[in-house]
Amino acid sequence: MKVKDNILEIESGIFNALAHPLRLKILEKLRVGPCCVCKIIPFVDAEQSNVSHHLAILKNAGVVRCEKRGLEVSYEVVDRRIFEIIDTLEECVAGNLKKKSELLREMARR
Amino acid sequence: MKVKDNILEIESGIFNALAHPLRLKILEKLRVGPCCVCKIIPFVDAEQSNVSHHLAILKNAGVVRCEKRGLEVSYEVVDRRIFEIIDTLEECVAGNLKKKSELLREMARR
DNA sequence: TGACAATATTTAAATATAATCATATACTAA
DNA sequence: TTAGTATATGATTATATTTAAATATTGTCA
Repeated sequence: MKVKDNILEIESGIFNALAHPLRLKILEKLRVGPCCVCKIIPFVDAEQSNVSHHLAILKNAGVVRCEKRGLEVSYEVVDRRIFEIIDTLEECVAGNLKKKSELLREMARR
Repeated sequence: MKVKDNILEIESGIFNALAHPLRLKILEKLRVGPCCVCKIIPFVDAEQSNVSHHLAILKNAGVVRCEKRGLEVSYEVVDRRIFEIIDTLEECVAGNLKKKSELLREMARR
């Protein structure tokens, strides 16, 4: 079971990298394609050093990679399936919220 | 942007619930169907109180729900799409590891 | 009722994470 | 070479998470 456990470690590490609103927002920006840090910062509206820290977390988890171009650094997603993951979760959330709100409406009607 | 930000909060919360090897292992056990805590504990091989804690985290995130049946409590996954998410991530990890190992072999050959 | 079994909760200690500020690096252009 | 710009890193503080041990809760059965 050792190998399987190692995989669980790696997987949970990646989920951990996704487990922050700011990092999800960064990925949202990277969805359309590679993007320079200088454009990510205003998009997510956070401190430069904070954004840099979160980018490092995504990079260490292997979710994004970066490339220097002169002064600027461009980040991009390593594997676009990460967006499938995010989108599926979003569907789940939307579905469950919908179910819950219907339930609440149902209860309110009585 | 407020609504979108709220969704990011909820989503990152769920990713956070998935961001622990023990919790992924618990979900692995729940993949085949509802399962009693007393069977989860030996499967994941951890302290009872620890397992209980992690089950509570999964429950608070809305990933699992539980039902009491006498002394025992049975847990099950709320939305099976959670397994799509885990499986897609597993493919990514496997793919990237494969790519990396090929790269290493390539480098070693020279 | 009382003893036991399954699970949850509380607590404390160790560790990890997040945000911010200050500083460092790496590159560019004058 | 110096000044300036984009980004990264390090240190610090506040907060959250993990684990384990002890205890509480809830249901069962003799």
